[in-house]
Amino acid sequence: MTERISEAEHAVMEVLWEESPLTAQEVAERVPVDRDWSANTVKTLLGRLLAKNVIAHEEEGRRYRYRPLVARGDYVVGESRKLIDRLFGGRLTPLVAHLAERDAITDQDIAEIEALLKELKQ
Amino acid sequence: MTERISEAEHAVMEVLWEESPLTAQEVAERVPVDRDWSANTVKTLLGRLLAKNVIAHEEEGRRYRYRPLVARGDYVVGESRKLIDRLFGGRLTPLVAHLAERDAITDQDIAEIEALLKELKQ
DNA sequence: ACGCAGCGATTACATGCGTAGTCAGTGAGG
DNA sequence: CCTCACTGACTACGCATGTAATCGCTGCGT
Repeated sequence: MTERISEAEHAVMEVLWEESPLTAQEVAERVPVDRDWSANTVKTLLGRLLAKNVIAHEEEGRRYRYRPLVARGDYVVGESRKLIDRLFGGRLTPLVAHLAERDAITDQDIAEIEALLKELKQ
Repeated sequence: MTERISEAEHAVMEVLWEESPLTAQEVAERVPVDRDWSANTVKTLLGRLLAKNVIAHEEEGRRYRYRPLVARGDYVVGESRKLIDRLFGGRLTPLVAHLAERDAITDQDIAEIEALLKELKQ
């Protein structure tokens, strides 16, 4: 149902998840500077997100205010699942194991996740 | 350095990671059936992977045998990091937390990861 | 009343991707 | 020898994406 969100579009979504509703201009102002996008680029991306039905716009005077239609949590879980399915046969453990094997996991991560899992078990 | 591997290309890589070196025809035979690709499609993908320098081919008679140049482990860790950076600020815990929150984690996952972390701590 | 700044819509264009057809060379079989 | 099947190379083509310019409308300032 929910169409694919591209990389560039995702950057716009992050802005709207952070704060909404926003006008196109406000979105453009909040996009990370290293993107270095023209205002037109942001408007195009908003238009595409509208067409994909993942944001909505409500009229406000002679402009629109944009607002996400999908929750960030749903999106990130969906993307995470897709990656885990594609690369690790749908299982979370191998992901953690691979990261650990390459020292891509900190002691802090370990402590946090242990605490989290402990909580989950109750 | 290592160029981006597309979704379709990744399916080919999985075949080669599973077994290599293989001829183009052998790769085509081993690609998941639900892909339903023509042999030509597989050859195109092999060509693109060659151009991207992620596989190599060695001559064998009048055909080639293809072989991965990047390790699967490197690839999956790279992709995982990209996702974690993009969606969770580079931290692993929020990924696990989000999945847990949506019941996308099984009791088995929990047990396995706990065991894994325990081992890591030593 | 009029021009201009700002807005969304439309159009543009290069590149990548998914999928595949066609071409040219060559070795095996008759 | 000659043909044909098979192989890699090249070409094709429509759609998505990243990035942006241009157009047409309209309300505000003078």
